[in-house]
Formats: sequence, structure tokens, C-alpha cells
Amino acid sequence: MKLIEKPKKTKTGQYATGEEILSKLAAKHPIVKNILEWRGLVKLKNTYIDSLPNEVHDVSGRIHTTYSQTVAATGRLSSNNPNLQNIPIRTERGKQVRKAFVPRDSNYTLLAADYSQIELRLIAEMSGDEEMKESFLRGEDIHKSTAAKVFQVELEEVTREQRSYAKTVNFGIIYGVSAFGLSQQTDLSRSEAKELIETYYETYPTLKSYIAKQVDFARDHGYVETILGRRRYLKNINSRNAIVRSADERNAVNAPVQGSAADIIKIAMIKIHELLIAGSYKSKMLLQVHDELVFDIHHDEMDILKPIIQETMESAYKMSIPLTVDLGQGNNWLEAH
DNA sequence: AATTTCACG
DNA sequence: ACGTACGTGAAATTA
Repeated sequence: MKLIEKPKKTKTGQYATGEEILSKLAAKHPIVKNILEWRGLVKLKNTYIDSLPNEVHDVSGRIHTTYSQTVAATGRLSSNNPNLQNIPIRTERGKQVRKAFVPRDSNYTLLAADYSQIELRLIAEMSGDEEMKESFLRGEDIHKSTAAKVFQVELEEVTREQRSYAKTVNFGIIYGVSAFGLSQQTDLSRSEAKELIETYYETYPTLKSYIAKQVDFARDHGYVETILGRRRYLKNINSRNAIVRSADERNAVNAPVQGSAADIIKIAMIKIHELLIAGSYKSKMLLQVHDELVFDIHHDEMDILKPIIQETMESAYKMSIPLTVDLGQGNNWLEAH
């Protein structure tokens, strides 16, 4: 429609029409917004609303996923047929889909238990950065705390905007942020993004040197490790091709963090499975979604199991800063959050 | 079969 | 100068 001069093409020469592209074109012509709206609706209808009912098992009357332990390179589980690790939650219509996941009968309630900021806690622990560790030891909101330090204001003075920037940088650090990437994720210019990253590293100097150390280790050994010794091999870490080398450098930082979180929740799952059997509980562990476990809890067992599940997850791996778990319960998966 | 888009952490 | 944030799976489209 000639909405822009140089429309971006995909590698096969098609016009790129992903969400990011269309959002930037939305102001140019009213149909673009309609297309985005349509896409959102079709995604939910085809992938979830029309498909999940076909997955109900003849005998159990329930939906059963399959978890794989040897698919994700970081050691995470993956879920398929159907994937129950990507059930919608972010949009209002998506939330309606999540409501469809309910307890087995009226004697049960769903309990969701999720680790709070597990990846940031892990990078604080693994790097030994005292500044970041102390925020967690004080029980602070880490994004707010980061904002206060980076923007040099009191905790109470942090604005929503400042916290939002800090949150984006905190996550970016785990992914191997670049000034370009941060500028894409925010409304900051590239130079502003660069400055924010520099200030961030001045705030957490030990974190900065840890990241460099991880990359150095990968260059020397060709792999990196999680806290339990799971390795990810990085065959391009010494490549002369800057593209693939940079990708491996980001993975050298990310894989130990994401993979260690996966290690920890697996320990918790094994312990909880064993204690549910040992106690002859009726309640069952149903789902794992990377940093969250979902349980079907019999009403008679709720009071006893809640603290046991929380404690087991929080103590699955001992660190110098706390691992905390948030619990929620409800008559559907949305309410349990 | 490969690509594109988009759902989740 | 290069291209650019980590990990997945499903559905629809294109080749």
C-alpha cells in the first residue's frame, strides 16, 4: 500500500508483517490496526479455543501434555501435544482462555507456586555482586532498587518510567543486552541506551566482570555450565564471524542463568513428587511452566501442603540470598495467579 | 519442508 | 562494517 518508502522484507523476499512492523505502521492507515486485532483473535481461536477441546483424552477426560527433558539447550523442559507452557495470560481475551483450566472437581482447588525473579537472583548469586545481592537480602523490589541506583534517587522517589527502564535493562543483562537491543525495547535512542547500560555496569561492577569472566571461560573451554554442572557447548565462541560469535557470547551468559533456574525447579519437582507419594496425598502436581508449578490440591490438604510446597521450592538449592516463592489459589488457573 | 508469526517464561 | 536480547511449540502460509 506504499505506506512507507523501504518496506522491510523477510529473507525469502516477502514483505515482513510481524507485530513489531505493523505496530509502527498502525498510524499510517486504519486497516493496519484492524489486521493486528484480527491476528490476535485468530491466534487465540485457532491455537487454543478450537484446538484444546480436541486434546481431551478419551479415558481421563483431561488434557495431557508431554514434557521433554532433552530438547531445550539450556536444560529447561519443553511441552508439546499440546504445549501447556504457552497458555495465554497477557491480554484480556487471553485471560479468558486460561480460566478454562480448572480443578478436577469441587473437592479440589488449583494452587500455583512461582519463583520470584529466580533468574536475577541467580545472576546476583553466581556473580557475587554485593550491590545486587543486598537488594535481594533486604527484600526489595529489584527493578525499583536498580532504578534508584542508576538514576540516583531515593527508593521512594523512583517513578514508574524509571522502574520500567530498569526492568528492561535487568532482563536485558540476562539476555546479553546491546545498546541497539535496549533502544528497540524502549523509547530510548541508541546513545541514551548506551549511556544507561554504562551506568548500570558502574552500579553493578562485579556483575560486569562476571559477564566478561563467563565469556572468557567459554572461549577457553568451549562450553559453559549451570550450578549443577549441566554444560552448553558453544561451538562458535571463537568464530571469526562476528554474528555467530556474538550470539554464542550472549549464550555464554544466558545459558548458565536460565539453565540453573531449570536445575532448581527440577530439584523441587522431584522432592515434591516424593513427599506427595510418601504422605499418600490425594493432591497432584499438574504442570511446570519454567518458574512455576501448578497443583490440584484437595481441600483437606490445602493448609498442610501450601507451606510444604513453598518451603520445598524455596530450599531446593541453598544460596547466600533467599529464593522466594509466591503462592496463589483459585478455582481456575487465572485466579491462582 | 521451510518460513513467518505469535503464544508463553 | 556487521547485525543485534535468551529459551520454546503451534498454526498458517509459502516454496
